[in-house]
Amino acid sequence: SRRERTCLALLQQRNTRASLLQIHAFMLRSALETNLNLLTRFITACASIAVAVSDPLAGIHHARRLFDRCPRRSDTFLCNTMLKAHVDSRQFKECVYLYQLLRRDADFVPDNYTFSSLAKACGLSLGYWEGQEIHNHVLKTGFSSNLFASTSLVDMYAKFGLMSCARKLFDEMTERSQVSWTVLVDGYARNGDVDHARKFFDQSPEKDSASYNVMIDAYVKLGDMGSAQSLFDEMPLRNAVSWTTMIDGYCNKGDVDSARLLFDIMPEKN
RNA sequence: UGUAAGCAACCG
Repeated sequence: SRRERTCLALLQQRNTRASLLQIHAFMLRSALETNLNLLTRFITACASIAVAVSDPLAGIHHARRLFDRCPRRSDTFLCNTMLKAHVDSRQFKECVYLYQLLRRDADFVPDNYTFSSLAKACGLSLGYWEGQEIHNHVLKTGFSSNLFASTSLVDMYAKFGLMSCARKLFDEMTERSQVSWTVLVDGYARNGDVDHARKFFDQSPEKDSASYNVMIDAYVKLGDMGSAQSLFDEMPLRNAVSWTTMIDGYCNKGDVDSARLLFDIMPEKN
């Protein structure tokens, strides 16, 4: 409908808490509050607004109220959106708890999207037991061969510091992306094993800036600016993270001149 | 084209 298209256009914009309240009012007036297309986008918008100091959770609370009120709230896309909204708002426990509620709902069917957000929530909150449960559900539901589901499980175990579990899953993957390799490299680096980090970095079939940034940061954290600089020089495309990682490394070594030189010549500053 | 996984510092 025309009003639906208007809402879609409004939700594409960068919104504020105030503009979202207006859009919500417009949706109510137009009887569009249970339109699944609009509702998923609305919830995503709620989770991505700038947080206000007075009420940082206003957006996510608004999103969850709408979700709970929706008659078709067992819709898989809608549920996945709500789970991710909790993760984006750093409400990891709420994410896992919502999943546990949804499992009691016979109409809810989780998919590979569901499990990647859940694994992320467990990884970021170091929720080991919840993570085990999610891993079991991935196995039971047959999504362990999915690229996103398995990569997020590798990342989850890496964040737990369980590199042998991460590595086992990585080895069992039938398909790997740049993200899968980077997650493993970063895991080894953060757990103090630069040698394995470098080994898998070198074996990565393709490397993007995140692959390099992770390996550079591993050297930076060790104070090995020589190795960091070599990789920085050889990488084809440097982004703001690459430059900031190097600058931070030189600053921590007390080499402010090198840091300042990089700062001055970096093409885009954030 | 209604939904998903990786990297720095800053700020809290």
